[in-house]
Amino acid sequence: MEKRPKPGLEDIARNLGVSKMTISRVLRGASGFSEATREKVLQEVERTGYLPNRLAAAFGPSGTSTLIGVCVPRLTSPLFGSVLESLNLTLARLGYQTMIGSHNQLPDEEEIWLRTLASWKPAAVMLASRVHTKGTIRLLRDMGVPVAEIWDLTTKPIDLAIGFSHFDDGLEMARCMSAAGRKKIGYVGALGNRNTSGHLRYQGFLRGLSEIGATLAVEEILKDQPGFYAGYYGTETMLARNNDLDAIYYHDDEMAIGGLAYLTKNGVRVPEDMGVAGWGGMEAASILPRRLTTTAIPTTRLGKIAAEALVSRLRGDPIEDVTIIQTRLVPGSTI
Amino acid sequence: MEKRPKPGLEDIARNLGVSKMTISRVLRGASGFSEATREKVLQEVERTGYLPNRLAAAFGPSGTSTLIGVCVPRLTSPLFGSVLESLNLTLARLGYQTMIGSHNQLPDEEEIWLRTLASWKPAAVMLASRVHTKGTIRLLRDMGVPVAEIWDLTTKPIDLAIGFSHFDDGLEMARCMSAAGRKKIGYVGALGNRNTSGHLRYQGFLRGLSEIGATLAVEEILKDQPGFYAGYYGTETMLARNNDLDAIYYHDDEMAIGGLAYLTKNGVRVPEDMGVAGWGGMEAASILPRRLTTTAIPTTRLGKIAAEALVSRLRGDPIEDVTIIQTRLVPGSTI
DNA sequence: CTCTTTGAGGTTACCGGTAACGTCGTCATA
DNA sequence: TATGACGACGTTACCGGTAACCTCAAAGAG
Repeated sequence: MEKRPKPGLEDIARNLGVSKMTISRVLRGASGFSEATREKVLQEVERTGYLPNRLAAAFGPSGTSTLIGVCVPRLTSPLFGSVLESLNLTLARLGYQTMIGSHNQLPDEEEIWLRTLASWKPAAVMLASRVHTKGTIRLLRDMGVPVAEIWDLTTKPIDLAIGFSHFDDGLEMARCMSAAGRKKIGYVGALGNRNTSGHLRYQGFLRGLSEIGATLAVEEILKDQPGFYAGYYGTETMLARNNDLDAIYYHDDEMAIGGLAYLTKNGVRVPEDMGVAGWGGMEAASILPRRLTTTAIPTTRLGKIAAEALVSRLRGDPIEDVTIIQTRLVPGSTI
Repeated sequence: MEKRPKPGLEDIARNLGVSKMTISRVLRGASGFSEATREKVLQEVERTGYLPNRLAAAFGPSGTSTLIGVCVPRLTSPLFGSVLESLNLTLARLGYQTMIGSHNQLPDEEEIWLRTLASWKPAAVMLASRVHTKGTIRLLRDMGVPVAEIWDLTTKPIDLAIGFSHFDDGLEMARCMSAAGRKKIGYVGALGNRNTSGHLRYQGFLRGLSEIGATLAVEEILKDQPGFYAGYYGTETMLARNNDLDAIYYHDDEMAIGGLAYLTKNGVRVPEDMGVAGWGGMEAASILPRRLTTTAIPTTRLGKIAAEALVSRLRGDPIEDVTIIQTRLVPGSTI
């Protein structure tokens, strides 16, 4: 009545009278065993309730880890949350596990996170950020594992990139506003800790305006974190400086909704007196009194495709270095 | 010119002419070395840019892992996102890393996640869920590591519990509504995948009403996932059945905001014609035309305290099994 | 002055998988 | 019949730390 709480490969091998290498081969789906052996092994594995030890596997020869590090700006954003859920799900199905961190738009924090991650010898790394420190780049090189940059496509990829162009999103929204006859347009943004993709959208927006010979009437870029509050007060401040606008483009939907709250409170009619547009396609945008004009991001698809691309690279399958995910301008009725 | 890309304990030991065990002792802050040796080791570690191999450490003798598994219902919720960020930060400072998963309120998914986690031999597990499968309980026992249940206190803890009582939150809101003179109260909720803490708040709310001799006029519990949409349509459906209400309690702030959107659109004045209350203290609640009455959750504090409690248990320090985190009813102006 | 304690280290074995390589029998082919 | 290729395993070494145990000198106790 030997009670081994955790049977290992060795135990199964002994029960079956074979070597543990054979068990390992069967379980990994490698070659070098007969069908009869496979059956026996799988039965015994089932019977004993064997739990593989990923730690030992990852610790052994390099290239056998199934750990993937993922770092995003924030965990409090439903957008990134959705990407992460999708990543977790897809990677789990492909036999990989994730270690998740956040860097709050600070490249230094990303490097610190990466350093810790590196000590776990992951099989690959996934980053959602536009700017990396020199230390991060060096570390990634030293680690010698595939790297996927997601979310933003504008930087030239270190290895793989899966995402979309924030610049283009901004540009498209500028065209949309112009097409709707908006002339005096303001922008309300927030810097947070810099390096945000939102700033790229702003650049694209400016380009879009200049393309059609228009210019931005006024901008209000807060130093705070973006959010409902920031949208509310940013709008207030901007209109105090220039109340001759007919549309406002916001850093994102949360800020747009905050702005809408301010406008509504002050009797400014949307879209009659003022057009409003956000970015992100958050659910709340569609239950407002008027559906918000915004850009929807297919976060679930992005996560799935990024996961599959990274695993393809890990397996050595041929794969494009850059994958573009289409975003979609949702017209709404606030422009 | 030997180029070892990754110096190990061995390399540092050789450079210094000591054994790698001494290096290990110094780095772990164990005892058994002189101050002079410590200095030398730390300098050499700095000079070589040594990166510890957590994998090897965790793989070795049990009890040396610094990996902590965390499973929450969703990653798309800012509430849980905030808890996770706080956990990550606090645990990182204490020398631990997290492996994060989500179960979408499905106990079976939690068990599947835990099984995968177990194969990484974590030092501890943190769960945010009210219901666990028998398999989960058995697995936790077999793993023999500390377990912290966070978010909800109502179930009797497996090991540690850090959270608050959803029941009490609901109860308090009932009292608040009664005190404000509300008599005909409805409830709009959403089941999602069952097992939600929201249902506990509902139970507490009912209890609160009965305490003062009142009863709920009508309820509308959708089978969908909670969210803005659900709040909007739930309100519509409920009012179609009973439009003689003077207040509505919602599953959470998102649903309350959805409900507010419906009410506003249909000319129902809040709070004059209808009182509204949510739960969660989301930022958006405070920039609405009228500040939403809700219950605020100190998510950052919860994460920090949960992390510290779990690490205390890991270190064998004395620690209370149950830690209550105070939530706070935010009066707002919608009741 | 001897005996014991203590501090500061060194040695060894081991964690549980996996790559690399070796072995042995079988079967097709020259 | 000799040969060689191949399938199906077994053997060995190793990944990089850490606990447990051992050693040895110096300090303190009696």
